Amino acid sequence: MADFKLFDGELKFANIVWENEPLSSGELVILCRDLLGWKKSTVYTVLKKLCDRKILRNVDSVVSSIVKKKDVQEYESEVILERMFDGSLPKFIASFLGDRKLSDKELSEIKDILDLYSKDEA
Amino acid sequence: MADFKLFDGELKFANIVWENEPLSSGELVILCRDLLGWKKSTVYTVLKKLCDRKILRNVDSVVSSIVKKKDVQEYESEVILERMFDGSLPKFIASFLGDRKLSDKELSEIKDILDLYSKDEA
DNA sequence: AATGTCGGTCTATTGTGATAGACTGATTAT
DNA sequence: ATAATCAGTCTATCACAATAGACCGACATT
Repeated sequence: MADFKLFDGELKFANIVWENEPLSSGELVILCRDLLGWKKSTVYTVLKKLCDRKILRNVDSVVSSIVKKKDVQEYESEVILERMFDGSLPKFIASFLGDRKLSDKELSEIKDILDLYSKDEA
Repeated sequence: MADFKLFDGELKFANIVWENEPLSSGELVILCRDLLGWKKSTVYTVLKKLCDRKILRNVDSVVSSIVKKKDVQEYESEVILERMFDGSLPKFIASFLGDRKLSDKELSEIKDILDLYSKDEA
């Protein structure tokens, strides 16, 4: 399994790619300047690193993703659950609900997800 | 709001405290040696930092926690949701279910949590 | 009094994430 | 031909997390 670990800066950067891909490296430089305040060389440095790690790709000055946001989300959700909640989703949810309010909409969304999930399993 | 951010090493360390508090600093040195392979000075360096940040305390050589594991869990769960899921618990759950299997037990646990939560809200 | 142990501090080393300045080669416009 | 622009690299700086060695004072033991 590849290493999907993204540091804070890398993640902000990757988010810009995911939301705009495919895009030219030049456009990416502009976006990072505007949204993150990064210099061009910073963009290319980070881009190169993520390309080396096969997370993004830059072919003929066109940048796109190899690893998708969804993949990283799944990875991150797994890591945090392992790290802080013994891998238990119920523990996580209980903890999250401990200090936050859910809207009715969110609540019913979760129930729908779980219902769907139960059916798939059946 | 205090900063509950713990780095990897700090978190491993804090976990040992949480699971054994209150304990003498000497015992903590032993535990960290055995469980983490840390030297004494490392233990005291990290301990001092966490005490400075009001996360732990060391009074008359007795170490205990000010910030509880639960607090850090809530903080971490909030951070990851902000960072990766636009603060949306449903998105997180959907993502987690995407690559993992839940036991029936976990599934019903979650439903119980949500039911309880709904009632509290009413 | 000398020795050892324990609690604790101070300083140092190493690694690396975050960021960017200087530079180069290729292409385009005048 | 030359100037400007763009893609991209190389190297460097800074901050700081991770780790620990050297050291010291207080107290107990012989």
